[in-house]
Amino acid sequence: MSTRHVPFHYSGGMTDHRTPRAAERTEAIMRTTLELAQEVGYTKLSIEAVAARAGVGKHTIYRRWPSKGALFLDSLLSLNETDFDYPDTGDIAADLREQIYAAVDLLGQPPVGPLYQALLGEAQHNPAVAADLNERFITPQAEKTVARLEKARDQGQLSPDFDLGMAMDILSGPLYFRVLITHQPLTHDYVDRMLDALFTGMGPSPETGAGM
Amino acid sequence: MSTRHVPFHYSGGMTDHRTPRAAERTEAIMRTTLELAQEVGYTKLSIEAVAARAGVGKHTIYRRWPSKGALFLDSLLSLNETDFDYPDTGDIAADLREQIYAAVDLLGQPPVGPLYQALLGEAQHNPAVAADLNERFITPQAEKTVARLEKARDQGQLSPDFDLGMAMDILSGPLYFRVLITHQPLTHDYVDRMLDALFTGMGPSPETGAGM
DNA sequence: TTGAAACGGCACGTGCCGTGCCATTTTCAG
DNA sequence: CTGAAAATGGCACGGCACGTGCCGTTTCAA
Repeated sequence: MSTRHVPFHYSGGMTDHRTPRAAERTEAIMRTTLELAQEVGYTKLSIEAVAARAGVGKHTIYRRWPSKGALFLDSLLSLNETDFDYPDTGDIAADLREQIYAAVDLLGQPPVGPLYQALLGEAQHNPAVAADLNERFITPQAEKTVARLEKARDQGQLSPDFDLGMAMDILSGPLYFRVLITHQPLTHDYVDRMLDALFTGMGPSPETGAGM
Repeated sequence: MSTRHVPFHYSGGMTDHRTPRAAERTEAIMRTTLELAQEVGYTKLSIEAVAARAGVGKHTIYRRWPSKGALFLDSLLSLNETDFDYPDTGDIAADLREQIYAAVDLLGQPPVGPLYQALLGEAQHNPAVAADLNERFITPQAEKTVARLEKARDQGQLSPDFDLGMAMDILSGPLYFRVLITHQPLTHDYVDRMLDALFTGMGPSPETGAGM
């Protein structure tokens, strides 16, 4: 939308400022943002305080990011240089489990967990943040998931009737529900139970039910 | 926690103030809150503006609610006098579908949808709101869902292996994921696809797979 | 080397917060 | 019915963070 704040958001790449001094500033600001967010919480985080602690003028922040939410999004994503990459041992259930373990271990507990939760909260009030988060994190992750599942389906490890377009929603939904709604911890045991339930399915069991 | 703000929150019941005049005030404040939230959005909603439009002093609001979030929660829940009640036609798949249609039609689109979304965003920053929302809305709904599913399982309409403790997360998760993360509309078609996927399950289909 | 851009520091007006005070109205116990 | 107690509307206050100017300095690119 705006051309004024191109340097970071919408750019995909991190830390690509022209001059090393500018990049230094940018990184210092983001580092301070995460620091302060952990100390006082996202709600009480103020750009004024970030500027003060980072030793920069407020303009220097406002020149780079259009809002506190955008700054926070960039700061948080800058931690995630290495995306989650799917293992492929040939066993889809095991690979999914490992993959989700990794995601849950990073995003579901301190120090990143609470920050990620706050970011998702902010995304509910700020459509630009929501769109950016989707573009830079959620969608790429979804695509990797679907790709891995397609391969498994072709190998007969998944029901050919299973709607892959729903896969990301169904695999991620329960995790996000637990974090954002019921606010309970994301344990490996929970992941196991979720995957068991999803593989079992809700339909009456084949040997018992009405299936012909 | 606090005893100062008993009248509403934590009380379950709505509008039970001692005197009719106080109840009038309370309802006027909540009505105005929803009005303003629809007009300017939850973020820009201010207690100052609510007080002004409702024609009450700010004290009158602060005496009743400890925060903007708590006020908003009460205001929104006051619309939901009639809980969702599960139909029971004997067909669990059909009943679930109807139930979820109703929920989605109310909570997934204007006028309530955006307000509910904002409330969930606020809940990420305000633990008291999150707890209250769970206690007064999410948990009761989950209990109804599980009760209906237990009956269906006993009638052989659900796989006896299906983990009912996961039912709410698995049925609701994808819907919340779609609203809070990918921010796409909740259509009946989406509900249908979700239920199909959940009943199908991810495991290899019985007739094809490795099951004996 | 020189002009432009970015910068830190400071100040300003604005909006809303949460609270105190006051005069009035309403409620309720005696 | 009456008087004390509580709730209320109105107003004002200090506090904080916002977002934006301006100014003198530093950094960068041509």
